[in-house]
Amino acid sequence: MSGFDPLKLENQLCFPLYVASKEVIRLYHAHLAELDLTYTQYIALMVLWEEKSISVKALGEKLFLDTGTLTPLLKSMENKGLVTRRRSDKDERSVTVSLTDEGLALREKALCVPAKIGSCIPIPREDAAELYRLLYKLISALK
Amino acid sequence: MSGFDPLKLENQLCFPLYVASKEVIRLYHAHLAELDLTYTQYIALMVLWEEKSISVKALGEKLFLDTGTLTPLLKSMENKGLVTRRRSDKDERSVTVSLTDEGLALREKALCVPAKIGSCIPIPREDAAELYRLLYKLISALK
DNA sequence: TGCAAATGCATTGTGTGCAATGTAATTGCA
DNA sequence: TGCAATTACATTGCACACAATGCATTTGCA
Repeated sequence: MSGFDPLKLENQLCFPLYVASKEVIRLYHAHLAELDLTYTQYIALMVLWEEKSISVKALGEKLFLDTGTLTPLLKSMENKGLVTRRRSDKDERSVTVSLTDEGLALREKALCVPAKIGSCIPIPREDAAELYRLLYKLISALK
Repeated sequence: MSGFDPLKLENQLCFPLYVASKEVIRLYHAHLAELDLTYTQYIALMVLWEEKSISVKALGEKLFLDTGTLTPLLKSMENKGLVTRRRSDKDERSVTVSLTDEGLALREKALCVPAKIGSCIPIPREDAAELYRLLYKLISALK
């Protein structure tokens, strides 16, 4: 009858969340390295493949990343020729990030990545769907 | 009828996992800062509060962290007086990490942390339980 | 209209997180 | 038993991630 121990690792929701996130992202490294991309660059590109052009602020809101992370990330992507960064004419405070042709072309090479990762995560489709639903529910509850 | 786009951010399981993990851990920072702890130090302590003494290797396996992360982490915890590090007599390659009295005492101050975090994560108990179950299922599938 | 507050980004500092590599100790097998 | 392979840590290098701070621009309101 010792009761519930709030400080047991196994009783924390944060821990499996932390481990699952790290381990899943680690799966990406090998595949993304072939494209000379890091995981963070990859998710930034996923946004740009949809939007073509977006402000740093809007990108940060979509990715849940702040400028301390994004500014150096986008500069290195600019150095690799994947994006351009330009101060907005309308608002000099704002920086617009745009995809280059090279950045757009990388999309074709990246198309096979999700399937490769999926084959490394052998859980039933229903579980993945339910996990997805609950994670987004959690994220909205945090905002 | 454009079909399923595998490179949409919304179609990736990794992304909500990544965001949920980051955002939940960020909730811990403010509360842990009061105890002069980082999140990684906190989960290392959770193991030590249960085990009192453990090898670096075993700790790494429990936390899913490698020595590149653990060695500097444990050294800084040693500098703060929370743990001791000692080469094992039986196997000179192995380092044993042990909780000090000060490290043990910190447990009392940490007892209220999980409740504080819980109140910041307003999702139903059943959702949390299901999320927990699916995350561990995912983690075992990755090993 | 002028100025305080807000906004958008950049910078700095601290702390991970891990691959790759190095080193000393231990193990296992020919 | 001797030595190659393995093991357990430590170190290095690179890339985040974010709080705190700074700075220039813009906004809003008295």
